[in-house]
Amino acid sequence: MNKLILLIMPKSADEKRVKILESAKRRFAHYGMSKTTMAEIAKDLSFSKALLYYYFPDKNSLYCAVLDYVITEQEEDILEVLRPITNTERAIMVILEKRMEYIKKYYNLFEYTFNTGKDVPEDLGKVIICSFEKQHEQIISILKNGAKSGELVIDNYEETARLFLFSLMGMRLIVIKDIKHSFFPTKEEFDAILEMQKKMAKIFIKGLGA
Amino acid sequence: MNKLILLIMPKSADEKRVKILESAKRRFAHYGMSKTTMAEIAKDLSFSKALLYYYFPDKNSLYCAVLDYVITEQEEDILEVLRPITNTERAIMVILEKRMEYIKKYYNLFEYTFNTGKDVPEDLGKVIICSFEKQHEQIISILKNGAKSGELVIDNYEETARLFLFSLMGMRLIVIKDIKHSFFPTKEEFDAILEMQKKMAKIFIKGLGA
DNA sequence: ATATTGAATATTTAAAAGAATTGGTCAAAT
DNA sequence: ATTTGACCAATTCTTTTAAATATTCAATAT
Repeated sequence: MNKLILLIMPKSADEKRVKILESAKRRFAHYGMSKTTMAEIAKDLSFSKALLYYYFPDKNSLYCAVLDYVITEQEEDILEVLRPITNTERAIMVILEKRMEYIKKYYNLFEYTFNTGKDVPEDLGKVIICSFEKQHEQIISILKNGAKSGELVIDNYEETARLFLFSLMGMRLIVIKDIKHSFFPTKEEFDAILEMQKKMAKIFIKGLGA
Repeated sequence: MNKLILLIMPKSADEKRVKILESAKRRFAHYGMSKTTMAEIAKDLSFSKALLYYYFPDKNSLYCAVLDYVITEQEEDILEVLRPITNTERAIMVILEKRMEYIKKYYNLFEYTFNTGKDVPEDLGKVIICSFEKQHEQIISILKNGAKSGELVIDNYEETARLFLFSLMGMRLIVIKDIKHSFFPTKEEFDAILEMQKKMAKIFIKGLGA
């Protein structure tokens, strides 16, 4: 009997952990990091505040966990959509679309990551960098495929992918910066960014062409 | 005698205006907009504060005038260096170098322009947009030359130039954002940005190639 | 031992009040 | 028309206080 409990408890515990994660995700995505309190998250689940601290050492860790959770979801989603695609340009387009989809969906969640004026907490920085690395690897992989199939000619994959990512990210930054007046960019504004990114990507890819 | 004075005075007045402009430029370039006071500028010249307001309606106008002054200087400088250059890529490289040179030199002057979280005052916005337009026109002109000489193939000059500018500016933003901890980016950091911009520009140009 | 809580404490943020600095005006003088 | 010193108004900077929120912990239940 005791053994049975021992085997089951961890799973139940994990379930609670996930519940917290999901609940926090909803609140963070809707209200952002700073406008979400631990008390609210606890209340949503009828847990005590203290229980949150049993599963996560502090608010920032919880936020990081949520961020990581969403990023992973996104990565898997992209991987899935990417599977049947062979053409390089098409692959890039699909990635851009998916990413924009997630940014739209979780804007307030990511927003804290973007704006953080002060120096980012150690572990948040790690999550961000890790995410960037994954994107980087993905672009590298696509570039290599493109080279293998003879579509592209590239001397330095690592650097080229980084340049590509930077100019796309920068483009997003610069447009977002322009529309800072409203809290939340409109659909049209998101679409405008996406369109620019796509066009820019096309020229870039052609520039790498054989 | 009176007539003589009447003819000379305006020039002297203008000279004072320029003196104020130069003095303000030095202060703004060194300490930035917010850390420069009208009193200081006046003191530098042994003028009274009120005199500044005789020549410029308010501080913001003075700042705009200085900004415009420097931007014009830069434009002329670039035009000068550009004259003997015919090759498209070379032209772009020279522009990038010159611009970075000015950003380095007048970093604190421009900084206010970049960071302005709140909505920019009407006339400052005008100066910024005007500057962007000029850069835009310049890139368009270079692209057209490139097309004429057969180096490039472009369907939409206006849009292509805008994409190009955005991705360069964004690249600068994104790197500057990363090094926000220190007040002033180091020479190495400036150089890093410039290098990225150059490489990015090269790929972009090749992507427009015939 | 693990999971959970209510209540207590420690930090952060927000608001208010007051002082100091700085931007901007004006009547008078040159 | 140009220039100034003295004055006022607006803004920023400090200090204080109060409120909100994060975080801890001893005690309890499982």
